[in-house]
Amino acid sequence: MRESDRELLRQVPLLADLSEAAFATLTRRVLVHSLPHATLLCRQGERPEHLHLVLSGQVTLVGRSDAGVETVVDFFGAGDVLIAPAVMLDAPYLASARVVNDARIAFVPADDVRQAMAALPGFSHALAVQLARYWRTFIRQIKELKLYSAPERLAGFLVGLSSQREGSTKVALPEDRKQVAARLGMTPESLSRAFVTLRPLGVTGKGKQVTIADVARLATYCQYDRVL
Amino acid sequence: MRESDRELLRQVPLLADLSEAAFATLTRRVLVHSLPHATLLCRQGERPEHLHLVLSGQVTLVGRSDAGVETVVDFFGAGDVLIAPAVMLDAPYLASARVVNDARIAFVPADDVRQAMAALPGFSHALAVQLARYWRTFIRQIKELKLYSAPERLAGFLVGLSSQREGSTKVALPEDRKQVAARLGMTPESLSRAFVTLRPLGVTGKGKQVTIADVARLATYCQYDRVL
DNA sequence: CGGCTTATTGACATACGTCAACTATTGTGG
DNA sequence: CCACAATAGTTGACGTATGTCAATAAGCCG
Repeated sequence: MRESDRELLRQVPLLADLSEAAFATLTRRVLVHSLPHATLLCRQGERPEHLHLVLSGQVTLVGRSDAGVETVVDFFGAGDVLIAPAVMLDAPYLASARVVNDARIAFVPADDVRQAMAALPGFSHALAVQLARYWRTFIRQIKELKLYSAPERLAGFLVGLSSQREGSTKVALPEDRKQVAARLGMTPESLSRAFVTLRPLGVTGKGKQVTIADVARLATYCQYDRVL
Repeated sequence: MRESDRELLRQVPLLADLSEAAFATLTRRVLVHSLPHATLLCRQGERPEHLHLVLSGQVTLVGRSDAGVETVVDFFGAGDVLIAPAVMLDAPYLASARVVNDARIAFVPADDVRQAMAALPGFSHALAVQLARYWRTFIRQIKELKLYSAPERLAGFLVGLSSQREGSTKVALPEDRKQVAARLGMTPESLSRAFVTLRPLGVTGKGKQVTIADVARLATYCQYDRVL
């Protein structure tokens, strides 16, 4: 493993608070790969062999129905743990993970993860905290899908993308519009129309770059307070 | 605390594997209450003061939009940990919890939970495992909402309610049809129509009792394999 | 047996999906 | 660097699943 990768690994929230010894134990057999666009990291239905940690780049979590229709469950980026539960429980993946922007991914053998859970208290703790965070993002998404219209979901997504809560910003969509549409539970066409709906609210966009004239206004429109 | 409650507590998966000492530390200040129908255990937006463990009865997790529209995120029953992430992260609840069938609920002070996370390795471990399970149920629900029609979601829900995978069964809805409709992301009217749609597939119901003539057929209809 | 809530049914509205045409954008080989 | 194909995004016309509103029917309880 490269020294630069070791540093990146150390910054992954899941591992950041581990003792040097615990870190060493857990990462003993880690492999780090640079993977190109569209690489499949894991496949829905299969059993996990590694825990994947995203060091850089973007990964999409894709769920598919048996009819073959696909949707994006969520996007993951640097510092994210990919599908910990499947590894922890040694259960089949409920979704596939696909690299979108060339990414560096650390592969931790599943056995090492499960052993670390039993043996390294700090690791279980960190894992629990991470999962708690993901829990909350999923609750938000479930509420969004059930309670908000397509344009409102888009607005909420855009506000979430921005670090600011007022003024004007530019944000970059994490993926092409087809994927974003899937993440928001709609078709690309509906996403286009949702953008048109938000234009009067000061949302303009070209490709992945979106400009928000007034974040606060957008947040009001979609009742963004609900988050956090 | 009653002796019977101690036994129930011991069977909650979150606590089942703890050492006697760890269990004693964590439950030192536990209070157990019997709570009637409609009691609010926690309110969306508020900060958690207790971790709630369901010893018996049923609890509904209710999310609301700022417009005041409510939806059911999920149902919880005996053995479930209510909203651990909010307590763990000391973050505001993203949903409210409401008792539906008179329930016995254990209240663990939030401070004790956070202390136990830091001090009791076994507890963090158990917490991580529990959260991993919930993670999966939410992934399933997100996929269902995005990929399946209303009748398909109902079918999947019914199959999940049954412990069998073939033959005929009777299942009991966890709550009245309005709540079930919300859980499935639809209106009560649509739920009624979804039941009508499933009638040719051998689903008949009266109130909370639903009879499934052929679970396997229903599972095929909604591609139930996806689960676990 | 009324009066209450809860579930169903019907008529209608609408948000969103689908399909197809058209327009940008991106990438590639000459 | 341009031409061109290939891909991605937008727009329009239309269909449909689901929501909405109102009326009816079915449980439930005093």
